[in-house]
Amino acid sequence: MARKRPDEAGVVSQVKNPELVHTRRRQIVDASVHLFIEKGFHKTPTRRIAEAVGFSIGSLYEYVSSKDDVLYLVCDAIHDEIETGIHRDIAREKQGLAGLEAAIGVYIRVCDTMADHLQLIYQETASLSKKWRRRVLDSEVRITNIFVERIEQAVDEGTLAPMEPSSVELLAHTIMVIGHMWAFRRWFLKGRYTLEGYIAFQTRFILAAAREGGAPSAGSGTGPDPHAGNPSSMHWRQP
Amino acid sequence: MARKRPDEAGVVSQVKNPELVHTRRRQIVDASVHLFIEKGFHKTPTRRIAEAVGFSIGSLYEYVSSKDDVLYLVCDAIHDEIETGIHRDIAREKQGLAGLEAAIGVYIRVCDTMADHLQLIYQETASLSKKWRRRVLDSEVRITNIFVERIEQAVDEGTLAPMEPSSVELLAHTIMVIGHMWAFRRWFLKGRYTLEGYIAFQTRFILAAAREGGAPSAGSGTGPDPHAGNPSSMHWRQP
DNA sequence: ATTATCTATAGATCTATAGATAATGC
DNA sequence: ATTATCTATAGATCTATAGATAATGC
Repeated sequence: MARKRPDEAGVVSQVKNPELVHTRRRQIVDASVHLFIEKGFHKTPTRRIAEAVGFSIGSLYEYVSSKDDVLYLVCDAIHDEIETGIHRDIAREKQGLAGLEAAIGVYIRVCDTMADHLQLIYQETASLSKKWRRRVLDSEVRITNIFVERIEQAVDEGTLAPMEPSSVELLAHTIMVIGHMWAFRRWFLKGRYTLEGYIAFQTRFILAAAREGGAPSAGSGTGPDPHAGNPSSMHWRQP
Repeated sequence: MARKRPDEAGVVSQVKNPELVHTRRRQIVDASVHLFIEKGFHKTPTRRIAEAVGFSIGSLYEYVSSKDDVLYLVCDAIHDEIETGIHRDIAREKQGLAGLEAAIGVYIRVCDTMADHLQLIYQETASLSKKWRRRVLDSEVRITNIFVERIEQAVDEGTLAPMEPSSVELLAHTIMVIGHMWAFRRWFLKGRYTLEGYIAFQTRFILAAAREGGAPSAGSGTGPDPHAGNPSSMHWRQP
């Protein structure tokens, strides 16, 4: 089920040798990741990418057919690295609620290691073409499902009260975002909290919520939005 | 304390009449917000901004001194709108824990209304020059402090157990992010959850956590990071 | 012969400004 | 005279490709 390497399927190359294509693309990704983190995708010329890799602009376009392809390869490699990182450290952990707790800690530590990369994904996913964006978001869901499974396991085991499937999913997504938060809100958190302090706080936070999670279904709202005091008076309207 | 209008201080104009400057800048912001949401900052030419406003590129540069200024004005106006929206709807709400609960609901509804704008801020804050980015993040903290105050109020009133100041701050930031999540994770949430369902779930989530929030200080970690199973083996290192 | 790589450049941008013009008020 | 606005463009990009060259294997 878990992929062995980043998913290059669909990225077109002029070069025949698949091993070479894979090697070169990894070089392209390694160079680009740093350039994109430092300058951003749009402010990184394709020439600089080629230069950083150590070959010509012409060669770059033998391995991808557009700059957009490069961004996709980068995002996909990041997700692959995150997924691999979680699975590696999570493998022999405990079951049930303790397993969920351990998984959250492992995950947030991976987010810490990959903080720059996560921030890049938050910034540049919107720059991807529709096709690639879909794939990147699919990876995101795949990673989220690690937590869906852990939560279900804890419920099955009886260490967590039964929950609506929709609540399980929403809880899993919230865990994902709390991990990302450590990355994209570093500008505030860094210096004020340690990684371990953050993990301790948020783990308690999430588990307290999970324990209480049984009652209201997240899927059904409480009727149509009243939107009583709609605050959009100034310049903007909703589509 | 609350500002009456977006904070243009520091944005240089060649035009003398301050009222005119303010009017034109509002026009620039209104036009740019839509263009940036649709195409992104980097893919929106300054010419298109001028065109959308209805005057020439030359005139645009009488009211700002760079494209970066335009992005700052846009981000600042969005934050101002969010802050105003919260304050407007929150004013006469209840006190203490019920007040916090109500505030969360109001806030997430504002995030729903401003979803496109929040997503824009997440994407483009990194494109800002250091000076403007600092200001935008200051606005973010100012909004977060609305929740800091609400939490402190609930503690003072005794409806919430005492908490470390650092935990109060971290809880407030987490509330902020959970609101933003409704915007930047729409690609998953929309269609699966209603706004009211989301608010109900996350409010319970947050209050459950807050009630349990007393014990561990978020400020002090449990010693230096062991970083036992560091998952960064592949291509990337930490700075 | 085939595959990979490089050089040179087409073609299309884009930001920002200089200098000219129109409008306003003394 | 002063202020606001416009036209025209300098100057500097940037992506992607065509066609030439070098390297490899039959």
